[in-house]
Amino acid sequence: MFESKVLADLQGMPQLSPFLLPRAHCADCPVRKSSVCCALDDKHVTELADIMTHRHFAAGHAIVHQEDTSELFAIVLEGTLKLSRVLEDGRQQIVGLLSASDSLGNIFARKSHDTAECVTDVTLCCFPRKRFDAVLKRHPELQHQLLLRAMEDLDETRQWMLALGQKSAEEKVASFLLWLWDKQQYRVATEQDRDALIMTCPFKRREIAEFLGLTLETTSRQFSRFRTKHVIALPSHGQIEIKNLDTLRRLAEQER
Amino acid sequence: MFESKVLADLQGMPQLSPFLLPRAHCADCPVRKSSVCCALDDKHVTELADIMTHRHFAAGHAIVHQEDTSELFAIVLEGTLKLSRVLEDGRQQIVGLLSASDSLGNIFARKSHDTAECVTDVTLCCFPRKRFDAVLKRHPELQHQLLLRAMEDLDETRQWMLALGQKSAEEKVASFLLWLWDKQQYRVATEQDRDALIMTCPFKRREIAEFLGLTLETTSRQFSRFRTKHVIALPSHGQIEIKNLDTLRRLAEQER
DNA sequence: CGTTCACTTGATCGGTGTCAAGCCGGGTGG
DNA sequence: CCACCCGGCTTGACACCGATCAAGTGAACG
Repeated sequence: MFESKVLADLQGMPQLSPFLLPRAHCADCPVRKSSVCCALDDKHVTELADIMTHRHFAAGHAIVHQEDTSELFAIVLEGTLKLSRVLEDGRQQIVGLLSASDSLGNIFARKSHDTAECVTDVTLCCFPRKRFDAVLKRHPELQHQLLLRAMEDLDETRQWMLALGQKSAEEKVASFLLWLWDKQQYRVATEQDRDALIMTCPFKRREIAEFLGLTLETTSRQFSRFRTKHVIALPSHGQIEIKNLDTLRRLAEQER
Repeated sequence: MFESKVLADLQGMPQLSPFLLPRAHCADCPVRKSSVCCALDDKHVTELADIMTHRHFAAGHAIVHQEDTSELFAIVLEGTLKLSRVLEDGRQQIVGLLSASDSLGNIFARKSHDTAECVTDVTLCCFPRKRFDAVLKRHPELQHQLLLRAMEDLDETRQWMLALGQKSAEEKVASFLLWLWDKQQYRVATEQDRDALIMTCPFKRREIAEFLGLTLETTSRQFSRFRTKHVIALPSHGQIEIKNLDTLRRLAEQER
């Protein structure tokens, strides 16, 4: 497919990539204040602007493959990505999910340990690893931001470790729905039904399953059970309506 | 028990703690070159030496509780600790294991999200959070070390996420034994049996189970199966001998 | 209109959890 | 010194959750 071509582009010849977007300015950036570059003021952020390229990737595209040399560091401007690892026999586990303002790529590792794939269409602000590294050396406050976010990621990953190791299928799916809800905060409240919440779920059943350490069938069954219990509704493809947030919270068996 | 007393000591009156060890020097430190403080040269490490205290904790002691305010940052000098999280009903998941040269405590979080308990007797090099923070601000290279290790932790945690979500009980236990082996590198090779490897396992069955997302019984059964298959032997309590490393590797179904 | 892909639903099987009993080694006290 | 206890571990019987295999539905798209 296109993967290797795109990767080559990213490393060597960005000007040739069909996915390369026209040069943008940090002033207009949707994540200027929420991504790691918030550490730099408008004056110093130009050092990043000078080496960045905006790129677009279609849903399903694998941006980085497990075992690739990691030459890319990027900030997510738009869309959702999944990080996953696979076993020799093909079993797959999603180990991280990225959305706007999250960053992608380990600056220190020689090669990536994860595959990064687009769940939706994705726009990235890309930096060549070495040049980003150079800016990092000049600006400890940028490194501080990376550290802050790494600790947050670690914390969130450990929380999913708790879910993966200890929770039942029902609890896992309920936890996932709550996570999705926290992440989106889409609230469509009407007078008569103040707990009606509709959210967009970009993930396929298979992806949710791979995230939760379940099979696609078990995940689907839990969705069905929640629907017949009127805890959720599925108004249309890719939409989930939470009909009863409290029940969902109870089913998720939150940590204290 | 003693937990709250010790914690109070750490925060307010270190000189009164029965666990406080006599003042030590960084020059003699067993992890001077392998822990985060390797970032500082002998001259600057005194800034840390000035605010550090060495402390000893008995096996089983809980140093930090989930929900505690996080006033402690520490480096492990000796022994093994476990980080765990619990659900409301008591189900517990170990989310991290620390040994010599690892560090304990999130400098940025207002409160700890994990419980930290001693698996063995433990010696820590402790710092008050705020004062460590101040040193950190003056020395970006120290922050760099923290970032490096946070990324490594994240990577290792994701690897366990793959195991928790996708591996069978047999594969999990095999993976755990290999991890223990990698960590220790105890090798007792004789002429006739070059693959005989004896290692010390400080963990109880229950702890291994809580780490792998299994029950203690299932874990025990896997140990028994490995023993009857002559993959491992249990020469004495707390000792595990690997009789056949290759088989163990095959059983663990390594990621590629 | 047929194909494809995501999803749902059903039937069955097996792995792992649960409950329970028993074993083993170490420590304590009579 | 032995009897007893206790905690950690092992082993057995059984139930059940979730995986597996398989068929069917529905929507999107050419």
